[in-house]
Amino acid sequence: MSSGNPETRKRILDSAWKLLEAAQGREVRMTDIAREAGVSRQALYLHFPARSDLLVATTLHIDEVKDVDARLVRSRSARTGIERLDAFIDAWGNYIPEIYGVGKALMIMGESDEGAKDAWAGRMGAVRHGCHAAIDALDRDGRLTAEHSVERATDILWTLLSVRNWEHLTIDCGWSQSLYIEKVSAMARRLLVADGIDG
Amino acid sequence: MSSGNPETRKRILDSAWKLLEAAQGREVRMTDIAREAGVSRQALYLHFPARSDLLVATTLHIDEVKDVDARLVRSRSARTGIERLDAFIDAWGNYIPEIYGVGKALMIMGESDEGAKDAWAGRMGAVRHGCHAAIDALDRDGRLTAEHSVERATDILWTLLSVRNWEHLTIDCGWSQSLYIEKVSAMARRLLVADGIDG
DNA sequence: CCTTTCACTTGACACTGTGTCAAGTTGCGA
DNA sequence: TCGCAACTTGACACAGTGTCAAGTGAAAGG
Repeated sequence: MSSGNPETRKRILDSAWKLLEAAQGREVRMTDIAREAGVSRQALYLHFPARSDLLVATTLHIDEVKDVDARLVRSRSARTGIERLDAFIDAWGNYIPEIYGVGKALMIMGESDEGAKDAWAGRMGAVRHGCHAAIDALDRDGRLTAEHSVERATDILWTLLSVRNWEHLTIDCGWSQSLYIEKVSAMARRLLVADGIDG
Repeated sequence: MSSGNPETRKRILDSAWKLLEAAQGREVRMTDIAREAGVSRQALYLHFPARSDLLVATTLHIDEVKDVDARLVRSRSARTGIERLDAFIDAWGNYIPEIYGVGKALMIMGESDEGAKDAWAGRMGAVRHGCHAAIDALDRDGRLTAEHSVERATDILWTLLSVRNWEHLTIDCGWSQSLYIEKVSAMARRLLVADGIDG
């Protein structure tokens, strides 16, 4: 998977992270990352076979540093379905801005590169899994609206929580992050929870 | 805006349309469009200064051929706000698959080309305008939910009806076009219309 | 009949960014 | 002192966009 000095590897990942975050995923070239990391452009290819591999490794690096698992503990240990739904939206919704830069770069690459596309689809598949678990919990409590099947409800929550929707609401519509979380939570309840908005 | 024979121009636009629709916006080069139209690659640049201009012209060409205005008549002449909301979702929601190929190409280009980005943003601004009109109509009838202001409600409808969401629900989740329309209409009502789902 | 002009063709080329290749260089451990 | 691992250096292939200059062919007009 990777040859070379682990410290160099980490420097490359940190540089990619920094630049992609600053540029929100756009126009960050291999040359830029190499310069930022203080290594030659070719050193990048010694550590990562292709740009898409570097981007994927960067998302995993961020997951590790930001401890994504710890963020999901509250969601996984929720007692009720509604609690689980809220906790999941809070965890994932607040994680999106942290990985947006790298994610965006991967999304852009995915339009032309099959490897990048699959990698991003894999990450989003994990999010769908989280959505599914929340819907299942809701269903077990008998609080899932009768209007949708579990699969359809999962599709709806997954779509509501997509990075594209976060992008649209915060960047295109100008919503603050806290407004985003508040409104999206309310929308999820309205769309998915039977009878009303009580917790 | 364009020199040269209008018939050649039309042949280029039709070719671009055909290829972009078939490829769903991906990997259609200037060379491919030229070959399909039976002209030289350079002829394209005599008619359109850049690829983004050709893409924008193609969307406008489709609007003309598909008579987008006629599709919106039912929405504009609706008597009630709810009728207007339904008619707008029906009109726009069913128009998305028709422009998806070219729209996708423009969206992809917009990630790196400022001209393409602005052009697409302009088209989407028109959609937002339609959303705003529907929300206004709902508000005048006193049927807009108290939960959101007119602006926020417009943001929500605009996001719900985004091309990205259509893409996510139909392509990634596998929903049929009719299911998409049905579910999105129901979601819009649930999120935006006060007390229930009656028309 | 000759000339001009328009619409297009032909072929070459600059530019950007990714990825590859081959030949160094440097430092460290056996 | 040998040899290897990690990295550097510089050249190059490739794809796709966009530019440039010269050429062709047909039609319009003096």
